[in-house]
Amino acid sequence: MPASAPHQRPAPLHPLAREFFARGPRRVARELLGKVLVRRSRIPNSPDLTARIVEVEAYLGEQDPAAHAAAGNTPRTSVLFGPPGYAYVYFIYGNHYCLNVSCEPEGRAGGVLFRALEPLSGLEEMAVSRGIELRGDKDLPKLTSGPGRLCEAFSITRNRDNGADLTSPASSLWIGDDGGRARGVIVTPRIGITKAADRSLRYLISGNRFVSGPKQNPGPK
DNA sequence: ATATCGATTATCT
DNA sequence: GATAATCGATATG
Repeated sequence: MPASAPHQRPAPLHPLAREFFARGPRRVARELLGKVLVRRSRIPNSPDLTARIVEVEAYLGEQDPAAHAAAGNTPRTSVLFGPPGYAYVYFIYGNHYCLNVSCEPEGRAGGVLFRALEPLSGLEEMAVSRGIELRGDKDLPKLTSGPGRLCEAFSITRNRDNGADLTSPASSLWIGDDGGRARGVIVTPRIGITKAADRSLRYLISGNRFVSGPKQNPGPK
């Protein structure tokens, strides 16, 4: 992926239609790659936090044993069963939040988990939220590579963001399209699950340095 | 009221 | 590569 050219203004972002999300999670996951997650800064007059989506996973709904929706429509999972395009945020391992967007028409569960982003703007605020210091390019993936990390960088919590409308720029959290097309998309098994671990439902941009997990081509030994 | 289980990360060796 | 940390949601009694 080419780095953004200096002195070039970013293309304008326009929101995604709710219909975009009213489809199967696999289709939504694949097409979400290259889109931009936007967070309005909590600091007045500060620029938005933005980052390009480079890795996601599809969770299929009640018939998918690895999906939270497999437990049925409970208070925790109700957003997944509601209308498409809304944030499902949950807390995991006592430490971390994870962000999903609801898919499928209302009544059917299904979602896409955000696993990694390539930061575009507001990097300093992200670093503060993550509690790290940026000393060079090598530190950038620590910002948003991983589902828990990206939530911390964007200050995403269940209280603040569960149920937020991700199709509306009026939300403090939403998804924009700048016309960028994701190239080199590959599919692998999902990460960190024990059930249905063989299904290939993880979508990522091949070779992107912000993708989470071990590098795919570490080079010859 | 209590026990179990993670859609993870940081920090070791 | 292995593992400790950590706690909310859920199931069960």
